[in-house]
Amino acid sequence: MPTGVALHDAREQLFAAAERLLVRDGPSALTSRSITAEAGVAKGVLHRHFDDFDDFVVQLVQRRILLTTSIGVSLEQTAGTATVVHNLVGALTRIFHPVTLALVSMITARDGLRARLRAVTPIGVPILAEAASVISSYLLAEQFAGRIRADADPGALAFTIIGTAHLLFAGELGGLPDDSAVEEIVAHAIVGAEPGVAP
Amino acid sequence: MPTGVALHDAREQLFAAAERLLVRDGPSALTSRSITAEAGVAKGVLHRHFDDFDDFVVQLVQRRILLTTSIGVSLEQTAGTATVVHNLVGALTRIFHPVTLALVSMITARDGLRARLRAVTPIGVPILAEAASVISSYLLAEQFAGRIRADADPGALAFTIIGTAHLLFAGELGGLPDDSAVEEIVAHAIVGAEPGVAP
Amino acid sequence: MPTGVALHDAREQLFAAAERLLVRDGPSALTSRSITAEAGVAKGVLHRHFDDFDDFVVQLVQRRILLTTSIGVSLEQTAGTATVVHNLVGALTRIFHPVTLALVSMITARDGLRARLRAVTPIGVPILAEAASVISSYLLAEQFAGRIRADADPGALAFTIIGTAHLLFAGELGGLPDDSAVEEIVAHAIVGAEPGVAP
Amino acid sequence: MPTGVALHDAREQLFAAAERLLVRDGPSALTSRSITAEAGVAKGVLHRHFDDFDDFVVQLVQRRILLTTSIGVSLEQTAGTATVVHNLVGALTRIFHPVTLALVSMITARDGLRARLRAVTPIGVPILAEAASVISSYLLAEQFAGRIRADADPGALAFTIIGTAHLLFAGELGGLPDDSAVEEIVAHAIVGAEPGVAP
DNA sequence: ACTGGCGGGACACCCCGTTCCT
DNA sequence: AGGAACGGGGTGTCCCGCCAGT
Repeated sequence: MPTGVALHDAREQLFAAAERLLVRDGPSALTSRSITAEAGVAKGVLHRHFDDFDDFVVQLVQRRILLTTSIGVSLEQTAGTATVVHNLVGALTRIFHPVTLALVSMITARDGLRARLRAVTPIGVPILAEAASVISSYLLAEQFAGRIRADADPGALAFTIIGTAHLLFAGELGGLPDDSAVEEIVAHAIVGAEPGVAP
Repeated sequence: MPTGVALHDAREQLFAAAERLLVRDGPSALTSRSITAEAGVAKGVLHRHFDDFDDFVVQLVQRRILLTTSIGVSLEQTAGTATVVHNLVGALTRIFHPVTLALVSMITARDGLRARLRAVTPIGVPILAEAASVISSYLLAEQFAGRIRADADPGALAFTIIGTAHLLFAGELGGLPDDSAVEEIVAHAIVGAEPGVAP
Repeated sequence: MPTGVALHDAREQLFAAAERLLVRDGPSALTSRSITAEAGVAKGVLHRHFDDFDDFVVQLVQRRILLTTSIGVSLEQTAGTATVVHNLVGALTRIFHPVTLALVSMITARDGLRARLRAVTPIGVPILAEAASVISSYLLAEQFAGRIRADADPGALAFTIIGTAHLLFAGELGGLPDDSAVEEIVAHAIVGAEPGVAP
Repeated sequence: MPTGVALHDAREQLFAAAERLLVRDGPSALTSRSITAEAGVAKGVLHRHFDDFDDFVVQLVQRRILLTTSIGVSLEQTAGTATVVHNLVGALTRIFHPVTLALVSMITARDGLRARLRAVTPIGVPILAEAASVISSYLLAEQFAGRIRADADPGALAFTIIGTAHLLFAGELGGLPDDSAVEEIVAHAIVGAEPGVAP
């Protein structure tokens, strides 16, 4: 029964399987066994490619952080186009993917994970901290473009947006909130930072 | 946790023990065994007083919700006194007790808990939803008092404040953020809702 | 399904189950799981009563050593009765029970076991060394009784008997050798030590 | 093991590696992986040259049996020279090489091996049975030479010697017993079979 | 009513013999 | 030939729910 064939991308297969599990069955269903079973590979594959189960999860989180920053790159390229709210809603919807929510939940629930992630995210909640950074950069770009007031604080604004959006997305059990709901909280958050509004 | 009421009851002893564990060892350390051990009672006691371990946690959460609303009552009584920011900072610091953070983390990580809590908190994240409601009521009171602009949206504002504050408090691994940091995010959130700021 | 009833002799049940397994399925079938399954108890019972799986086996061996010495006591009481050969054959048949053979095999095959047993049997093969000691004591008693020549060496004689008998018993795959075969090797071993045979 | 023949062959390399492992790390360290690693070849090599891992071990045992019989040939050539005890001590020391002890231990511990070896050694413990046969032949030769009494039973004597020697050698954990100890047990075993000793 | 052992399941980690693609 | 993967098994550990004794 052994195939003998080397999985040319064992790591990717395991990551993809883990994300499917997180979306389908939630964070508590993520075990080394369920992952390898979902990936259709042998149990030992995970331990051959990762030091530890926690190591796997840490790298899954890091992958998510990379994806988050890549969303940030796309977002930044939209600076000056469409509307700020529209751009933010799009980015937030991609950032707060169910996988992100599940991972954030795991991180805050399991002590060991948090400790290991201190190395990559020293302060703040992993993924969310990077998401805030990404939003902040975008808002700075919009500030240069004149679509955000010069006296606004992009960092504080981003922090507010991420915190509020996380609360919104985490409030939905299974699915995603309506775009209109996201739009509403984003609009509310930046209302004071828009140029039209004089102090 | 500081209820002031004498722990004459086994239930109270278990609740107190659970909260001590959450603060000391984090959410992953909360098991039926660790609780009864911490309380110094036999394992069976928990199951005599609660249907289930999840039932125990649900009631622990409900207790926290009650405490949150009682903080809301105190907060509402401060409407019109001191400053809005000061009052909010005090309330948030009490609301986002480490126990709250740990419980929220458990709720979002464990599917079963979330499902059972739908009965008491149909929408939003349990505890946080109630906290937002509490803040909203307070802001409404301040609106009546004229310290929040009439055209502000207390509900949206409260949602933003809770989301942002949660992100801030959850970002601290062990301890609590500085009061100044809390003040900063609160001040930033309500800056557009203060009467002095003309549109 | 839990009975709740405390196994009043959990250790004995586990020992008995292990010996049944050794006899029925051989040394390689002795795992912590198979033992608890055979005993009809929960997996945790073994680890509640023994530090380790190896600890369990060590104690199983020690039990066998105790049984061996108790056979020695019975044997010694037969000194002067029946015939020396008959008495020895009876004792050897009881000493070289399939369980003994399986345990000796395990001890010599698994390094860890041997190391732990150094504490109880510093020199020689555990169980077999004690068996030789037992036989030696008996022969000494017979020497006093005049049924073994005064110039015979009981220790060397016992060592020869145990070594030869072990080879005989271990040579039988499943069952036991005929009594006549045992008698033959015993008779041959002590032929030079009998009083009738002048040097 | 010291065959003197060049290890030009993969089979020989594997056999040599296995014997090194048996001597260095004991029977429990003999796995297909450790062997190929020790030999510095790929894991597949073993299965290319042997049906099965057990097949490999069986052939290793057969090799040992061959070596034992070749020791017998040398021994038989010493009949009539030096002393019987001296000749036997030399042969036994070569026969009970650590590799032999480890293999005998494996055979008695692993059911499958024993079954397969029934084909080559129908009765008795493999290797030891052949060793007894070898000693028996030698004693028969000495009987012809008049150095063993005519009424002695070479087969029974050989059986006793092998059993006793095995017990002696197996009792040493790592190393070998002193030559004097071997001499002692051999001398004791044949004392009654020497011509000088009249019945 | 409390106590503490038990049942049963799951989990991470590890090792083994084996197969077979590169 | 080399080495990754496979399927199975084993150990130690944990957890929850239960319940016979005390």
